[in-house]
Amino acid sequence: MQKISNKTATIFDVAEKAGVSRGTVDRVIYGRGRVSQQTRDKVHKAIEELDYSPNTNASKLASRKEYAFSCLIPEFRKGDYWEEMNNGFLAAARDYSSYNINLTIHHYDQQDVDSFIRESEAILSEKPAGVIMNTVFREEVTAFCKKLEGSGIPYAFVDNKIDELDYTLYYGVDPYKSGALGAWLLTNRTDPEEIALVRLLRDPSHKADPNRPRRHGFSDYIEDFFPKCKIHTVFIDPEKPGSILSTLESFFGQHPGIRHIAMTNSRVYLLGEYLRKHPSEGRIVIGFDDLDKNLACLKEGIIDALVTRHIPLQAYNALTTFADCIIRNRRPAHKNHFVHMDILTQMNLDNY
Amino acid sequence: MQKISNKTATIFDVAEKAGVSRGTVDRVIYGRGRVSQQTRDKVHKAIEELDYSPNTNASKLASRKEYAFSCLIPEFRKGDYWEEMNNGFLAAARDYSSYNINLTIHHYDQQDVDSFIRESEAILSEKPAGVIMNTVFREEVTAFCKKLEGSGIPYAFVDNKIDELDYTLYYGVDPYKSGALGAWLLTNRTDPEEIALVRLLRDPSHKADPNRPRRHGFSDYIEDFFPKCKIHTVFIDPEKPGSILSTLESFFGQHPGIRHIAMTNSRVYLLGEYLRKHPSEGRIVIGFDDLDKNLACLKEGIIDALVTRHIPLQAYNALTTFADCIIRNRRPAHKNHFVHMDILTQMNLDNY
DNA sequence: GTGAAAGCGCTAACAT
DNA sequence: ATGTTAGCGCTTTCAC
Repeated sequence: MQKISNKTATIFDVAEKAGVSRGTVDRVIYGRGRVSQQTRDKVHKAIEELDYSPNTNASKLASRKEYAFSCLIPEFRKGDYWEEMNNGFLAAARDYSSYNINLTIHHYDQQDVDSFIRESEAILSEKPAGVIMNTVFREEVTAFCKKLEGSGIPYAFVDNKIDELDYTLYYGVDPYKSGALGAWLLTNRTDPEEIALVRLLRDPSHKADPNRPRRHGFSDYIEDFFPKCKIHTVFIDPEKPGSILSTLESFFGQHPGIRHIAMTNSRVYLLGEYLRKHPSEGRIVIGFDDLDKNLACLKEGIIDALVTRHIPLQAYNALTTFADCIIRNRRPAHKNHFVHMDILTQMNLDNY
Repeated sequence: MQKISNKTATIFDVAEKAGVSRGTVDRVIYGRGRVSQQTRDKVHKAIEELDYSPNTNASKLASRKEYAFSCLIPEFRKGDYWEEMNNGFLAAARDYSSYNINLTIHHYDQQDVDSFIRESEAILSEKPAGVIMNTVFREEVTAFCKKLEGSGIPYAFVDNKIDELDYTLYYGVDPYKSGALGAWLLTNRTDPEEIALVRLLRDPSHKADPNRPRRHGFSDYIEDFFPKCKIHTVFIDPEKPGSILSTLESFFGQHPGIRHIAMTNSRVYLLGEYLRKHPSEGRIVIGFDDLDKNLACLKEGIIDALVTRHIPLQAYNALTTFADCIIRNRRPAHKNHFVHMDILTQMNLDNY
C-alpha cells in the first residue's frame, strides 16, 4: 500500500526558514530583482531542504503582468494543415488566459514573400513578449529573427526550424525521419519497383519548399533499401481541383506498373477522386498529417496509412511551453522538442 | 490577423449581473446547496450572457476540502506493466496535490483472489471519495462495486471494465481491437501459414485472465483473414526465466515452419534471449505495451512492432478526470474514454 | 537589497 | 435560501 498525501511547503515556509521575506524568495526564484549573494544562498538552501516547488495555481492566479505573444504562420483555408495548428494556438491562449496571455496571430501567404515581410514588420512594431513561427522562407525568417534578437524578443519555432538561429524552443517532428517512416510504411507490405511521388504544383516564383526535408527522408530511404526502384514525380495543381483527375489518369496511364503512391505534403486527400474511380488490388497509398479529409480517405480505405502527430496538440504544447519559459524567465528543459510520429491505419483510426 | 485576449468574467461579475452573492453563484454551479429555482435561473442566465467559466487556478487554490482516493491494482515488480500505471497515478496525485487530493494505492496479487478481497475490504473501511481499479476478478470486482454503490462511493475503471456496472468513468483501449491490430501488424508484411502465440503459464487455480479479449481480437482477425493459418500456443513460465529458452527451442524445433510470433500480454521481452540466439531472416515478432524492456527489444531489432498507448498517461488521465468529476460533482463528458492505440516500430521509436 | 501588504478569483464556513 | 468573509499561495507595488 502506498500513500500519497500533500503537505507541500509554501513560499512562506521557505521565507521563514531562510529568515527573509516572501518577496525576496520570489526574487531569488525568478531572478526578478537584485538580491545579495548571501541571501540568495540562504534561500536556495531552504528551498532544497524543504523540497519546495511553487504552487502553479497560486502563481497563475496572482500573476497580473500581461504577456503579448505574436504568432506568424501561413494563412489557410478550412480543413488545411495550418488551420489545425491555428486551433492549437487558440486553445493554448484560451487555457492560459488566466496567465494574462494574449495572442495575436499573423497570417502570411506562402506563395508571397512580401506578405511574410509585411507581417513580420507588424510584429516588430507590436513589441511582443515572444514570437512563435514556422520557417518557410529561410532567408527572410533569418533576417526577422536577427531583428527580434536585436530587440531582445525571444522566439520559438514550430514544425520546422533553422538550426543556426538562437531560438528558445522548437516543437515539431524530425521531418527527415518522418519521410523515412512514410517510405517504410509504403514499402512494408510489398517491395516497390516503381513509386509515384505526387507533388503540388506551386507558383514557380515562390521560394518556399517546406516539405523538402521530408521528401529527402523519403527518397533516401527508398534509395538505400530499394536502389533499383524508380521514383516518378507527378505534379497536380491544388488551385485547379478539376484538373487533378485527368492529370493523374494520364500519368498512371503512362506508368501502368506503379503500385506504390506517396504524397509527402499534407494533402493526400486530393488523390481521393482518382483512387475511388480507379480501384486497384495491391496498390498502396500513403500520406502525411491527420487532416479530417485525410482521415476520411483512410477510413474509406482508399489510402492505406498516414504518418502524423497531433497537430493542434503540437501547437498547444509549443505555445504553453514557450509561455512558461518567458513567464518564468527560464530556458526550456529541452530546446528541441521532437514530437513522436504516429502511424495511422484503418486498424487504429478510432479515438485518435 | 486574429487577436485573442482575455478579459474573462469572474464569479463576481456573474453575481452582480444576477443580483445575488458570489456564494450563491458557487452553489448553483456546483450544486453545493439549496438554491431556489428562480435564483438558479437568474444565475444560469448571467453565466450564459457573460460566457463565464470558472478560473480553475483560483478554484484549485481555494479548495481546501480533502479528497481521499483509493486505487486498487495488481502488485508488480520493477519494469512491469503495472508499475507504469502506478507511476501515472502517482504523477496525477502529485500534480493534483494542490486540489487536496491524496491517494492510497492498494496492491493485490493477480494469482490470489483473497488478496483482492482483503484489499477491497480495507478500501471500504477507508471511506474514500472515489475508487479507481481494474477488473481482473470479474465476480469479486462486481461484489466490491455493489458495496461501493451501497456506500455512495463512486468508482472508475482503468484498462478493462465490466459493462454491467454503474462505473463513473473508464479509461483504456478497446482490448479486442488492440488484439486485431496486433494481428494486422503481424501479418502485414507476409501472409502467415502458421503462427506461434506465446502465452504465460499461470497458476491454474487462479481465476483471472485479463488478456482474453485481446487474444480473441487477435485470433478472430487471423481466422477471418487467414482461415487456413494454424495458431500454435506455447506456454512459457515467467517464474522460471531459466526455462524459457529451452521451452522455446524445443517448441520451435518441432515447428520449423513458423515465421510469425506474437505475445498478447505485455511481456514480449521474455522472448529476447531466444530471438537473439536464433536470428532468422523474414521472421516477424509483435508484442504489446511500451515497457522499457520491450522498447529495448524493438530498438535492438529482435522484435518488429508493439501495439501500445502511453500507459502512465492513461493512468494519469483516468485519475485526474475522475477527480475532476468528483470535486466538481459532475458526470464526465464521456463515460467511456477509449484510448488511441499506437503502433511502434523501429522507425518511429524515438521520442515516444 | 529587502520587507510589507494588497490583491488575483474562488471556496467554504459562518451568519442571517 | 442566501449573504458575508477569511483565507488558499503567490506576485508585485510601494516603502524604506
